[in-house]
Amino acid sequence: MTGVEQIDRQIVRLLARNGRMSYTDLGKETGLSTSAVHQRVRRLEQRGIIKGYTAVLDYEALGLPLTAFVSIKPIDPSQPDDSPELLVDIPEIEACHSVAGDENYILKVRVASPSALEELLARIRAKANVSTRTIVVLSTPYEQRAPAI
Amino acid sequence: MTGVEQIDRQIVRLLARNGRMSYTDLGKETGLSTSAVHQRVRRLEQRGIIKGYTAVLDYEALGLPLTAFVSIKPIDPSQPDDSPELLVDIPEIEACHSVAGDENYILKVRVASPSALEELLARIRAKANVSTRTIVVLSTPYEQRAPAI
DNA sequence: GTTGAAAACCCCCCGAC
DNA sequence: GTCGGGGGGTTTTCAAC
Repeated sequence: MTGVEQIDRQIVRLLARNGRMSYTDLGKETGLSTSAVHQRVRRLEQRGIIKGYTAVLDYEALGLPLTAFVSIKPIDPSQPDDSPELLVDIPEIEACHSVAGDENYILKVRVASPSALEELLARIRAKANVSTRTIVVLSTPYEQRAPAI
Repeated sequence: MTGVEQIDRQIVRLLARNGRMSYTDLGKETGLSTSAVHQRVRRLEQRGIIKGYTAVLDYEALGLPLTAFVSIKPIDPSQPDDSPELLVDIPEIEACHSVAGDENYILKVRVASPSALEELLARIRAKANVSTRTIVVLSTPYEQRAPAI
């Protein structure tokens, strides 16, 4: 994997801020022609540097007002931990990070209510044979900000 | 805030999976005309349910291979905690969540190296007058998955 | 709220530099 | 790697149902 040059970084930054920006506008911002920008974006996509595009959502309005971070640890530490595979089909789990520290994984989950969280935690424990530690998010001042590149 | 109906939820789900999907394709998926889909998307944007669109990036390829969760707590708990405002101009901070529990906020940060993380933590402590606790991410099996709606 | 059509715009490919 | 052009598709608006 070779480096990503300055102009590509600018394109990436612009697309992180507005994933639907047109190639025409990207060209105006970067000083390149539409074709040149288009080709660069396609190469960024092919190289996997841009993995895709997504809508940024208001989860509260969508009926999932409760976010939490769930740290998990196997009940039986002698067994291999396949939690990511075991939990991948639980749609309430938005993200799964393997982490250093006392616990193996940190999950970010979104649910409709405290009771839905309770039920989800039971499901996670049962499926992956883990203990859970949960930190409830009260509010989110900011999220999904553009990268420092 | 009124409810979001079924067809709107489907549109949101599709745009979460592919933020650049055309209105034509959205119409084919939902069984609506292009115009009807377009109008619904615009209303979802105006209502703030769709806050925007963003590119999903490979941070490793972009030179930010190290992700961490940084929990922060004021040195002086008697003072009001304005950490989000104090830290908002630090671009390495991708997200800031106010949380229940022993600490006040959880930050998600992306940096180039361990030494860059060390320097960032010093900057966070100095700017917000907080103590920090850091959990380093080793790998991310999945992230930014489509919501369970 | 949905439809269908029309016009402007953009995407996308191609050849040339 | 970048530029410019052209055909085809898409976005966007609008009147009508």
